[in-house]
Amino acid sequence: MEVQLQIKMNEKLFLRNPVETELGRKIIQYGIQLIHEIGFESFTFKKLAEDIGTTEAGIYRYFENKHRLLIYITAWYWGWLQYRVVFNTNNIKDPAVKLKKVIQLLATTVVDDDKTIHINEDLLHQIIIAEGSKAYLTKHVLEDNMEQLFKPYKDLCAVIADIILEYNLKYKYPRSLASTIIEMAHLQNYFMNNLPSLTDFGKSKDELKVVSFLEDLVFSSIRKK
Amino acid sequence: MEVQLQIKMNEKLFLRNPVETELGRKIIQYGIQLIHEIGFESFTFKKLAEDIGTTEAGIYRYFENKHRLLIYITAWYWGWLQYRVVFNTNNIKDPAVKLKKVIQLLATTVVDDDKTIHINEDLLHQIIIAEGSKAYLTKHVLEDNMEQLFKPYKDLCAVIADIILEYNLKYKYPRSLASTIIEMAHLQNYFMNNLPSLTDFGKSKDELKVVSFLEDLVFSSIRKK
DNA sequence: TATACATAATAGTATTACTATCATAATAAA
DNA sequence: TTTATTATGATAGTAATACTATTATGTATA
Repeated sequence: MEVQLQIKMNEKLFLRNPVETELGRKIIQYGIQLIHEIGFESFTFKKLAEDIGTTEAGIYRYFENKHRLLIYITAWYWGWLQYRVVFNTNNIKDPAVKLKKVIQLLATTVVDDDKTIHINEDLLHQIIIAEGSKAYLTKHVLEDNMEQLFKPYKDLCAVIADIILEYNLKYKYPRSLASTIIEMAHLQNYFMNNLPSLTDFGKSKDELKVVSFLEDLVFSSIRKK
Repeated sequence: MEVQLQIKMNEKLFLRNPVETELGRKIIQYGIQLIHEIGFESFTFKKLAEDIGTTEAGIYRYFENKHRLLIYITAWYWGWLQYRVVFNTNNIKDPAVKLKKVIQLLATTVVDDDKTIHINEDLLHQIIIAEGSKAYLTKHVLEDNMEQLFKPYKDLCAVIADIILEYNLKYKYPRSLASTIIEMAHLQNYFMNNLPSLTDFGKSKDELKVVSFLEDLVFSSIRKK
């Protein structure tokens, strides 16, 4: 049996739903590749159009601008991660085991998921690490947030916060700790590879050390005192 | 007695030293204002030139591009913060007290420092919160880092890591914890004000709660077990 | 067969991110 | 005092970016 994974996206993220057409799927697929390759600042719809073999105007029919495309792919990533968190912690009773699973899912390299054809999850993971925060670090966060564009991120954060509370109902900062885990899983990885003296893993460049750091951080904080 | 604070900047950050001329100082002063006002993406040298009453080409004589200006002002901020950390923890023996001071300096609103005339530290602090990470989240981090452009950030991180080790010599992740404190001091503040459900302080919007969260996080992690 | 629809092809605009040149005023060295 | 040097101003120009608009064409659907 073949299972196909579809993540329902907020309709405000696009002008025309990219998963419904060939060109739309190509925009996502090649968009991820190109952003990964040249970085979000250098990325333009014109270059993407050339890669795909279509025109700039063609891409504008799907996305208002490149920032919306970035929010789209980050939102997709958070939705997918939440699916993986829920799937992989299903039937686990011990919240400590769940939390370790969450940290591992967040901080280690992604293997390409066959359930999604046009999305390369490994590249996407690397984009989230290097460009993810640019989705919300803008002057129009508040408006974007009112349109619920960041809901997948917030939902994931809430899922993790719930596991934290399951572990220790009295812990006072479940959401902040959850967002800290998410952000640091990515940022420590980025620092390790690019600004190694900001971490303790610069030499080995081993992402399992990021996992150890985060586990230590989290479990020290939430253990019952 | 009047004390004037000068922070020595890496010469590679600029083409012509902005502190040495009237126009240069205006570029910094009005640059901070304008980036704060319209955000780094919308910020252009042309708009800045109009604000100052000079020309675009005039500003290009000081900075290669707007990204270099961003690195310049963030580097200045980290240098200034390190000065404040060293100054404020001087003569304190207890590393726990020192660490609390560091967290407070990082996470609470800055009062404009009279020792620097052309820099509004409060605006700068807000720029660091919203735009700071864009200084290093680029495709050319490695080159920029080789030119030592991020040295002030790394130095500050090292200073904090040393205090952590002073508290507990056996703690395994002093640098990663230091960079986590720095980043989270800013990011939790940003989330609190813009994406409140990612934090536990959305309702009160009280930065002292960010301080409490960070203190709890740090001291749980580094206490001797 | 009509028509709705996705895409392609083309053109055009304001703005961005620069570079280059020349003139002029102020300042410092000879 | 003359001569350089330096800082700035004024102006022009270019390639690329970030779009919008229009028209034509092929293809699936009613």
